[in-house]
Amino acid sequence: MATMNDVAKLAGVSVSTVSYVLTGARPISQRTRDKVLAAMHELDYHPNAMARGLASRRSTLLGLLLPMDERGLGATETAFVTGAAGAASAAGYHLMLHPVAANDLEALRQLASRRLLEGALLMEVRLADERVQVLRQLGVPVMLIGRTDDPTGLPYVDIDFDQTVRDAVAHLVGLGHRRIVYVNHSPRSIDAGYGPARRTQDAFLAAMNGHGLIPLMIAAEDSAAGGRAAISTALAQAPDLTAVLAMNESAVFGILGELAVRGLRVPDDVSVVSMVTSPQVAELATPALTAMTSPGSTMGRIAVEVLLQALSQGQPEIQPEAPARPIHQQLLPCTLEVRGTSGPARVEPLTLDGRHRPRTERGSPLRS
Amino acid sequence: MATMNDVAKLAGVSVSTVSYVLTGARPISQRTRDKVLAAMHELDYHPNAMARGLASRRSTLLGLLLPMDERGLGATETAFVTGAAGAASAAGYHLMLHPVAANDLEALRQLASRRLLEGALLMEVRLADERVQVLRQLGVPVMLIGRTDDPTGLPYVDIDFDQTVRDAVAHLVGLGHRRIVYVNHSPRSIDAGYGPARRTQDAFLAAMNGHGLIPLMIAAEDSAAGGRAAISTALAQAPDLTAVLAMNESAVFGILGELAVRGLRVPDDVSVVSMVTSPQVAELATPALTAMTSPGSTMGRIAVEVLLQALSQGQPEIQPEAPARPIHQQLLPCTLEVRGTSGPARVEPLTLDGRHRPRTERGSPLRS
DNA sequence: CTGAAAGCGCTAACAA
DNA sequence: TTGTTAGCGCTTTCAG
Repeated sequence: MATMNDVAKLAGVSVSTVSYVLTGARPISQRTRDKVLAAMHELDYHPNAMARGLASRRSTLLGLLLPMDERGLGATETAFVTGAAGAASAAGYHLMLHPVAANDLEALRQLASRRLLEGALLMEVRLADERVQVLRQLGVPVMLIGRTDDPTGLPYVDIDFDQTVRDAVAHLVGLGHRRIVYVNHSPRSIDAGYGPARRTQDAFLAAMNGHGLIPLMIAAEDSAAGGRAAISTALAQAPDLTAVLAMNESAVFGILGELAVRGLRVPDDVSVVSMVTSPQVAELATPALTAMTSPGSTMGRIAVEVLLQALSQGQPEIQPEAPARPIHQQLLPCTLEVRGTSGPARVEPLTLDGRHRPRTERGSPLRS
Repeated sequence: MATMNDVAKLAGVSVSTVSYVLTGARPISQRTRDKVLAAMHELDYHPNAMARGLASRRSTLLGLLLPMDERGLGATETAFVTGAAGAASAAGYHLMLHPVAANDLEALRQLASRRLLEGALLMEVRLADERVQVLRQLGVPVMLIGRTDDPTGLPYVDIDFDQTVRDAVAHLVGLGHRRIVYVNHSPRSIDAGYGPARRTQDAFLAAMNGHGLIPLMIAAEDSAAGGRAAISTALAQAPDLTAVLAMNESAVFGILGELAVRGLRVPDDVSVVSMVTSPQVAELATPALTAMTSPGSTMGRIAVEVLLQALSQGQPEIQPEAPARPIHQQLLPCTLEVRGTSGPARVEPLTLDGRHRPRTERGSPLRS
């Protein structure tokens, strides 16, 4: 592999000139630049990232701190990751995947102390998240995906749960629904300080109150079985319910399944709206899910751009009286996409056991 | 940040001694080691990854080359990624995400030439994949996830599609199914040299022939709509079909949906087996999908371990007559998990239009 | 078992 | 506009 020295020699200039041609950190005459570029081309020169990193203290590496806790990556998280990776690539940066348990602060400290990563993206931020302090203390700029309880002074991008819930509830209320049950994440998640669970819960209460309606909430395990159990409970508690709003991508499918088993039609008998859901997943259901589409990929892109922004103005101590751009804190709402699982509220009551007349219009009983 | 020099000074030894304590590359007396460790602890010393990388030419960075082409990451790919990241972490390595289009060789060359990555994992390997040559040429060890047409001399880990298809078909045949349709990926995928599509196709033909059965195959778009279209076509072409074997996680849900809409019961009227599917996804369906469970996370782990293996014996030119471990080529079958969508073949024919008697046993027509 | 010292390939003062 | 040069922090011969 040719080094910068080789290039300098061949071009008849000094190494610093070659370096400056590459970094653009100082003006180079066209003539010189051409010579250098020609030499680089001839030698098939490529800068050595490690050497550059050591000398400049910039690794062009961003750490993506994954939770790796329980529910693995869902479609939304995956979209986030690919969005972030794409944005990093576009900026000449690279994304490193770090499966670090949220409570393994020591591993995180190790990682950050190696000076490998210039900045870090924290996924699955919890309301009280110690990782933030650890990284800050080590001088690693962070960007939160989600936010802590009190995110003062911390840059973040998160889903606007308030807005999202409000829009979802408004959609249902607009369709005439009055009795709406909210199926949330598990009690365990809520207790663990899982922001989305807590925030949507509060938002749901507020939204329902705003409409003068009585909120009903049920915590479900993050699984199809959890969804089935939740809807069963819901029907028992509120036989008059006409709509379900569900966080928790996995549970939704259980809800749909259980409704079908009980002979309840969606959306004729019960409407279902899924929160924070990717279109791909929404399309898997039949009919396709009316859902609040999560801005996964967009959030990933924004997160990286903001972090790079911060890095670029953190490093060079140019302009002592720099206008110190305000900390970036942004909420993105999920957008309602009406598909096949939401419709006008039914007016007739269901039978007592939560079952209902099956559809008989389709197919014909021709089997022998 | 304390440097190795600081540690050496405090411990009263030379920097090389400190280095050797860290790397273990040469024996150090217990006394000296203790002094050094104490000093490191006192100074809260952490080695600088860039400096180490520059000096040793080992970055502890592995590149994960994602396709980023069309269908984003599915559950199986995601499991693979997290499995790989976990294995890398465990070995003190890091995984870098590189969204490089499979045909953007120039970008790949750039990336590999920077000497940032020690090795690369190629995902979504195509039957003819130029990325392999590019990387080899640049001296970057590769590990394939999937395999090219002729993988001679290339280390890989891939799904054993032959075995998987054989097992799936055997399961269905064992249940009495004779008329089985295989719903594959899109014609576009097949033409593009997408290995899984081609290999399962061949395997299906062979398996059906082996049972003396007539194979029927349909290419479907990777979406629920594609699945719906495929099953419609299938029912038109073969009204006597009793089972569907489906590649293509998205299409499966369309198939199930369309069957339900037509009043066909699963598995009573038609059995459905999903190929290369993650348990999480299988559980979303109601009833849960009988599926060939993909070894996503395991493959990820193996891929990393094999690559690290190769790195460790590629670098040190110790033992000139090293036994040159054979190239690692491994196929992992998906394992059958029988859930709710497969059952004994029905004996009565369906109606001509592919519809069937709906279930009337459930629920009761109590609605006014 | 340990030390001294020469780099690894590049950046960024400092100097001209 | 360009060159000189001192590191960046660590690994790894080469000596002892």
